[in-house]
Amino acid sequence: MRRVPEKPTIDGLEERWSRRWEEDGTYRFPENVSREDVYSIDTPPPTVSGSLHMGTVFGYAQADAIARYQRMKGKAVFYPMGWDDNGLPTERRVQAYYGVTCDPSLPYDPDFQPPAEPFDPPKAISRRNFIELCHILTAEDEKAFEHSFRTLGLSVDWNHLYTTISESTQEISQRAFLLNLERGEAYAAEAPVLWDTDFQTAVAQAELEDRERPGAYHRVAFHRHEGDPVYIETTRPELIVSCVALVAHPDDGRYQDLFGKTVTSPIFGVEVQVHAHELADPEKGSGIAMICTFGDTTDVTWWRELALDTRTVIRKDGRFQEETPAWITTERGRAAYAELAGRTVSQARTRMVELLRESGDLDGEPRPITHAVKFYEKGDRPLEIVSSRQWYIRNGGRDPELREKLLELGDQLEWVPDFMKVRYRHWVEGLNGDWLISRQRFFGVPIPLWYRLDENGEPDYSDPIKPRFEDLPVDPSSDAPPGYTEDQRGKPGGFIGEHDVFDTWATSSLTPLIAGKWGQDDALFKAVYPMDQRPQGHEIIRTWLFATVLRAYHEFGELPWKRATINGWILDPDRKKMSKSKGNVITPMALFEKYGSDAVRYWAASARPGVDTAFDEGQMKIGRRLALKILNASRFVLSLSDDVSPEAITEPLDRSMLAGLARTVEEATAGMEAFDYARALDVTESAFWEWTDDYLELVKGRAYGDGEAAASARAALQLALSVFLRLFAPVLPFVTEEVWSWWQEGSVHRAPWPRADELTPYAGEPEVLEVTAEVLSLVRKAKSDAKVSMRTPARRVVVTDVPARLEVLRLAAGDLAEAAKAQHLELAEGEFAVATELEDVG
RNA sequence: GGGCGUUUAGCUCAGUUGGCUAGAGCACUGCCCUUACAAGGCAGGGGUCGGCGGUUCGAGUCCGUCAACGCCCA
Repeated sequence: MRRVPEKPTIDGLEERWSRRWEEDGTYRFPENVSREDVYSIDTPPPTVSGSLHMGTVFGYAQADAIARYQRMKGKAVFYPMGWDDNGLPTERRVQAYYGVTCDPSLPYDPDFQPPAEPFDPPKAISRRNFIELCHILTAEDEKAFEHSFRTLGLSVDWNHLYTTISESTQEISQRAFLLNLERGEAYAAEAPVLWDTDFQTAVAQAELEDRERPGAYHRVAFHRHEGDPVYIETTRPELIVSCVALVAHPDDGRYQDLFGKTVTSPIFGVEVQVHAHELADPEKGSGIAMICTFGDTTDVTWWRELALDTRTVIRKDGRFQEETPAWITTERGRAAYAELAGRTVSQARTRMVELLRESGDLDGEPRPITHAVKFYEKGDRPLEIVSSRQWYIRNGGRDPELREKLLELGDQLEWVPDFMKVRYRHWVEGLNGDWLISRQRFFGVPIPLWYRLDENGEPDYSDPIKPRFEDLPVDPSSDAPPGYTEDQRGKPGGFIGEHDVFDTWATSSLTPLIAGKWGQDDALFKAVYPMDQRPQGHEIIRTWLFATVLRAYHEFGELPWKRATINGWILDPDRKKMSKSKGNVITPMALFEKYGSDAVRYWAASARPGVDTAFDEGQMKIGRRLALKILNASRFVLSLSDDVSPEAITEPLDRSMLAGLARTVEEATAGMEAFDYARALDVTESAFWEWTDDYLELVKGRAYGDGEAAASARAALQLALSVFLRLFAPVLPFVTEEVWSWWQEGSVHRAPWPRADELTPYAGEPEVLEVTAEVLSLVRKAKSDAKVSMRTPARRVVVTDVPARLEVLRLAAGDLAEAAKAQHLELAEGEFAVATELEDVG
């Protein structure tokens, strides 16, 4: 039964259809399907802290178009959604939102209530209270995110929603780690690590960011036992106290006599040896450098390779330790250190420069420079390097064989677009250490280990106690290990729990396993893993993509997916990366309301895969107009009559139109098969626009009439509409579903993707429509030039052309005359021209 | 410093393996309230395809080189 609204609108479709899809289970992943009938997608779990970003909408809309295409191709699409809620972003948001800080030394307060207004100044609360706040706030954020994604029209199966802090995720994360540990892929080591003194946590290589910062070279004298001082140049004079050696290039003629000798540091008078090492750059400064523990990553290399002492004074909070280090033996040195104790790095630097100036050890004035300084990507202060015990997963950074294997896997992966592959390769080739996965944070998956305490209460880190797999997930800070009871915690002969948590990436690197319920639902896992597609942004190839490949390789020895589809960035209109700090960020929900979700999706799907794209509301306006056009054209077609069989399609013009449409279907399909939703949309859109401008205008008069000719037009219009709606469905799910519901059973999103052979039995010669439309266009031009209405009758239209084209034109002469409002249409041989004689005006 | 990408109309972008007089939409101009659509339709003006050099009968497309912009990595 046909049900065409009188005044159709695209407003409110999101609300209505997202509810219907949920009720009808339109996107539900079926049970008991076999792997070959499945198309599985490893959806990126967005960080749920604050509001949804336009960049997120962009990537997800593109991935959704592919998911919908695969579904229409008959696949059972496994399209889960996840929320990445554990980790630092949530902690930061909770701190700001409630005005709290976490102090693990405080006891749990069962009566603590989340404040209505943030505490000012911030209130310190226990770890457990803090984690509770994290759960409360993420639950709220997740509700808002789900609503946004539903409004966007993502065809995910919300029954397969996961979060990265849930029990079942923790179970998988801990189990995977314990298996890594058993196989020797995970290990703990005491080593220098990059450390953020504000967040007080270790940071991995993938989270580093170089930032240009002003600094200054200070030329500082170290003293020989006899002879002139030797000058080093340093940007970090405050670290002279941590100096363990000097180093110059082995070929540097200036320092040959110094190698192997010792010099004393200024102010502190500590003796340090001069070494030769090829990493010392003769061009840089004076060519001889001081090695400190630790000023930068090169110091770490020297320290390791030259087997130097460790003389660390900077605490994990970024301040100089209070106690005077034992290696300073002179009275003057000890007095000087007292001036630095307790100070921050930058305060100590200032004081140290004053001391050097007073003692005459500073040669000349500091020379200002700009240099790259390492920061944690989320941090505000330069990273320090501290020595600490951390957990690592082997990632090929120090194992050429593993690295080679991972490079191979990168080559096996199908990359869309292809050039993204090199980013993976370069990252893997550039790895210089194993993956640091432990974080000294609170809201994360706990590392599931305990350590025995000896009779003196000293922990034995060499042989951690592991939980039983059936007990997972565990929290070692509140659960006792197997064979122990809680009252033995912290007691000699008892145990302590590991207090670190996993970095977020250590858990989210398992998303294909988490979504597929690895070890929790074998039938599901078998049906979906390895997955077909990983859609994601290119900025996280080095983190998420690489880490997922790594974990899958460790666990199964193969790739976690067939292909990765990489989407581009959203850029500001001025082509800068869109950022929240600019303050001009428009929220997706506001755009959904203003233009409609289909229009926002249209904008996203207009951008080619992997290409950075300017944020452009103009594109959304066009999308909105397209959606409206679909609605109106559909109303016209469907208000003509009830269903007419395609067998009624006899008129050459109608058959010609279908021939062109068959070609459109082929091109759109080719685009989709290449994961190029943008090309598919482009060919569909231009074909649709021509269809309405030319074909609809040409057959309108005939279709309103009666008889076989009218039936042919109506049948052709309906068939074409059905095809267009299905071609548009992946990008414009709401308007296509709305129109589909006027005359079809079921959802357009479960309808079969159109095939050219639906049309070819009724298709004729493409030239008929092409030539006729060309002539019609020229008649319109004549009327436009004469500044008269298109409805103005033409007394005579004379088309001259070659015989073959006249032959073709004759087949649609009636439609042409009617659309042109031509009283006489004459066809004559000659050079192509269209002469239009209009009625006399007045 | 290395890598990747981008550079086509005022703006946002197409242009598939080299083959038309280089396209679309927005914006702009003119016309039209035509019973699918005025938050519309029709028509029109507008480009030495970043610069230079090369291959070729022929280059927006291939090669070299330079430049600008963006991102990633040192």
